[in-house]
Amino acid sequence: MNGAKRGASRATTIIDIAKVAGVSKSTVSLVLKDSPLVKPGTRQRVNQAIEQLGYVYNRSAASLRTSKSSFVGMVISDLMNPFFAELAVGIEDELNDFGFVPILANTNENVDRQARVLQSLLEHGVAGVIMSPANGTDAWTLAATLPRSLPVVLTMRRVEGSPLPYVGPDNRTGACRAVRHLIGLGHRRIAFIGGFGTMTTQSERLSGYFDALQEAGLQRDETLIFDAAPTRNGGMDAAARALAHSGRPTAAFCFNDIVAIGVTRAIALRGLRVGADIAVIGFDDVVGAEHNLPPLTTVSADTRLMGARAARGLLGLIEGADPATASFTGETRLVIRESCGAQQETIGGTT
Amino acid sequence: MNGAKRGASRATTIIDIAKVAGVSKSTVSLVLKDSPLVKPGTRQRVNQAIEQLGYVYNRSAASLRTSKSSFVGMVISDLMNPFFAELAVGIEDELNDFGFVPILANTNENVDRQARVLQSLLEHGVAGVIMSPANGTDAWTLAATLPRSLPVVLTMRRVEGSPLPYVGPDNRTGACRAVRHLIGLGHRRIAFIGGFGTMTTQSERLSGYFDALQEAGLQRDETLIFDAAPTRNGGMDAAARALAHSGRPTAAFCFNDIVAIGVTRAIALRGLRVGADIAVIGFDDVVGAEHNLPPLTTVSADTRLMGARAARGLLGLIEGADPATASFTGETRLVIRESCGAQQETIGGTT
DNA sequence: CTGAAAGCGCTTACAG
DNA sequence: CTGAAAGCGCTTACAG
Repeated sequence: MNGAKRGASRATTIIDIAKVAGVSKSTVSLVLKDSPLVKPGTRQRVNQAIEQLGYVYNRSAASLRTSKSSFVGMVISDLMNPFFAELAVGIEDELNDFGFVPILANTNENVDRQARVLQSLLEHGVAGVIMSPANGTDAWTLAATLPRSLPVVLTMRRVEGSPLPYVGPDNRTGACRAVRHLIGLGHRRIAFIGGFGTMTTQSERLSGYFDALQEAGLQRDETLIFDAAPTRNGGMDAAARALAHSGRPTAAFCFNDIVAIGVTRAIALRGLRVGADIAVIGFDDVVGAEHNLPPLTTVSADTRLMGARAARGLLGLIEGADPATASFTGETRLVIRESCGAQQETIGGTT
Repeated sequence: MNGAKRGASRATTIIDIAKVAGVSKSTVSLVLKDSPLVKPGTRQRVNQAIEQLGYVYNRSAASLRTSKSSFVGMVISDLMNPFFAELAVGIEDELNDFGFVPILANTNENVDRQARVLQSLLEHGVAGVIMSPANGTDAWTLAATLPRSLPVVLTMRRVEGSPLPYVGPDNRTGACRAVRHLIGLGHRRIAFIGGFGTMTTQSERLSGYFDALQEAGLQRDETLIFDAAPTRNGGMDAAARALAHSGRPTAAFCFNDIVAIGVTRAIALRGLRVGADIAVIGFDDVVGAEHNLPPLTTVSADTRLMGARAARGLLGLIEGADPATASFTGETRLVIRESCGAQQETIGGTT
């Protein structure tokens, strides 16, 4: 058995403070919730007693009585990824503002672990769940795990076939914007690098890529699509394949900024120049935004804002709002980080 | 009032399942905790009922009754920093293994916010708290906020004057190792760059820096110590000052790897070569380890492991262990990341 | 092996 | 404005 006692001995309760203040515990409860029903003098005596005894409110007991919880499950697929860390910060911050606290679960992209933590979250009585689903999450399994009545919002990744509300970047429009930018630079053979077909995020970004090609009257060429792990090494590997392609692309649109960094490196290792020889653009701008490391052009949405919106959406659901109102797609902008220095330029763009 | 109902209508309880299984609720409770006191046949009927009704255990109610909590407060000073994100992952993972769940609070280096979240954590009945204290945390205030009886472990940063158990890297020995490495390379004028005197982490690393100088019979020169924010820009600024120094240093020991990246960049911007003209070494290896971005030499401990140790230490305290047993200092190793490629070499070293 | 009973710390009508 | 009473969902001796 795990678990620990609250405090060393018996906790001080509203009964204790009722005794000291010379009132009933109902009255104490009323002052705790700032009820206008209690006389100022009484209120003051009660507050004094609270101060004096160092009383701390037992929210769990209240929660049991009212069946209202202030816990929210925050299920993150990979907290080591700065992208999701930023998301988590956005969620936590917003939740805090509304008096809720997040229980963190990092699934590390493991669907079994995800199933376990969801169960645990239920037992802990969360009022709702915000989750970036682990890769490979199955809509049916998810539906079977979560009570129909539990408010849930998916974030950053959809689950194919699930009707759950979704908060995330506008992948399709963003990808289209990125590829349109490359086309505007004169590129005609543009590779799509990174991600796997099983990821809804990839298919959305791929759709945007195709949109831009079509809009420019360019032929789509499936051989220019290179699946790869959404990591730096994935980017390096895929770039090697792309560069060996008989009709070598002159530009690469990368699944995300981390892939783009790998691609950039692979290009440099072959003695080619990024930009001059091969243009590279990524999606998301987390690594760059935080450390401002590589000069890189990306298209990205405000991750933290999306975290906040996910939280707000969930809180709405908890209050009984229509699930449709919880969804939100983040607008993307083109960010051109020209050099190694701090200077950077943002080219806005409403979706 | 915030909070939401558990489920849509009344939750199913052990009473419901007792009825269906034809036993008393005590018996249900016993099977829930796998008591050997219950007959296999009965156990099976109960489990069937549980399955059938989709019962979910209400851990909060149990917690109220037993005054044992499975919540742990995880107070992180800056979750956007990948260093702390990795720490959080280590903590969460270990906690999970022992059936505890972390309530996450990101203080964002704000001591007021920290005080608020600690209070909130108490009200939510956490069994203990693991925290990386926000910069500027005062021992006295902290002691006043936290009940004497609450198990707490500090991690990654000490709070000056606080006797709370501490889990973190061996800053002094690590810094000494780093500077010794530079001295071994022939350097005699070695700058210390980054951090502020108010950070216990800086003073510990500074001590190690002095240790190495002294051990080599080198004079300490306070003008070679450059305080700066522990950020990339802080590193750039401080490096500019260091490079303008009349007796320009030939090497820099940086407060952390992020500062080191800034220093590296500042050196490059001036047309000097890192390594050949000025050697750079950092502490911690988070940015590099994750993205493998810049070639950089660092001295670092295993952050995730330290998270796990912090968690284990806290769980020990919760079980009543001696506070002294909760402390742990992580051994550091020298990591030489030679080039842009994936190759890297680790030169071990027991502390 | 199983059941009846008390109680964890709170809230909430309901009387006064 | 304030008090007595019931109850949220569980656990835990205590009898049988």
